[in-house]
Amino acid sequence: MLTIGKLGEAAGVKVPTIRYYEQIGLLPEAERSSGNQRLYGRKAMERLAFIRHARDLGFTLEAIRDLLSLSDKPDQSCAAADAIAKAQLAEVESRLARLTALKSELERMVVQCAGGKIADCRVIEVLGDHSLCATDHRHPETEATQ
Amino acid sequence: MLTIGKLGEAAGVKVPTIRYYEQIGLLPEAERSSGNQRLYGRKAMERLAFIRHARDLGFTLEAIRDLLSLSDKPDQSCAAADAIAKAQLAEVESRLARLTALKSELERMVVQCAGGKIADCRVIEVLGDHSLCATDHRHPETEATQ
DNA sequence: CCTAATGTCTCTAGCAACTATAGCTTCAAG
DNA sequence: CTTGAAGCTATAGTTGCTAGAGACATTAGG
Ligand SMILES: [Zn+2]
Ligand SMILES: [Zn+2]
Ligand SMILES: [Zn+2]
Ligand SMILES: [Zn+2]
Repeated sequence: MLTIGKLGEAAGVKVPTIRYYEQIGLLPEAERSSGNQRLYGRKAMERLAFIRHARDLGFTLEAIRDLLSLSDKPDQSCAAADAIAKAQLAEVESRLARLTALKSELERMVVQCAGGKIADCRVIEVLGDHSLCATDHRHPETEATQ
Repeated sequence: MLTIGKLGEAAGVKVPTIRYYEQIGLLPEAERSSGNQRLYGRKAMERLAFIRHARDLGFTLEAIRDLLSLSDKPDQSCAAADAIAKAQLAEVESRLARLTALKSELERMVVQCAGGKIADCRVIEVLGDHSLCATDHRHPETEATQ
């Protein structure tokens, strides 16, 4: 059995984060030692590694909650899990598209500035006027999933 | 003079957001009508448009605060403004790199799943085991969400 | 065995950048 | 003149943690 510190070290998750996951019900309540300290076995370790990896892939805790509960039902169809992954892929693709536009606008700004005074700074000028931009990079709002 | 609603409409910013910007000192306290309602002129409009555009380009409110105070000093060198823009570009590039890795991992997961039961689902399997990933997509130390 | 240094416990508050709600007042149209 | 939209303040909630305070537990060294 691992203490919370060892578990965190093993899984690459900080101790307060583990307690937070327990608090929001993403991890089950841990066993306790005689001195009231949390103790974890292999199952908890695997569950935490799953969460960590999914977080690293950008899934929200809400999506991870669903994925975890699906993974507890091995005989069910995986369609729901695949749908969550596909939604996450779509989300990543849309952020990628937006960030690509942002990058090109920022590059333009930076390159075009001749480095004189604020009054002539292209950075300040472009920030004040989107019509100087080459792309439509505006923030898409009202999105379905995240 | 515009009411807060008209200003928000004109600048593409929600009303509570404008009040929030005032509260945190990003916008100056607005003039008030006899009935205590906020009134805005062209200057406030331009300032809000600047903020909105910079937010759309991913700058933090803290960076925008600095950019605004620089833009109020037209005779100063623009080096500081350019540095902020370059830092933002670097930030965007690093996010882009990470998202690109994420995208390819998610694509792999989704493509490899044959669509059977959870027990055989590649999505669930990969989420539980990073060593099945082709890239190192792990979370770098600090990331601002966006 | 005692002590000091960690580690862990609970609880609360804070971060970014808003968004939502409640319970008012004011304004503009009909 | 009435009604409904828009405005006001103040507070709390969102996401995914992170940082502190103050108390208890465990462990390594002398
Ligand atoms: Zn410049
Ligand atoms: Zn623009
Ligand atoms: Zn599957
Ligand atoms: Zn991985």
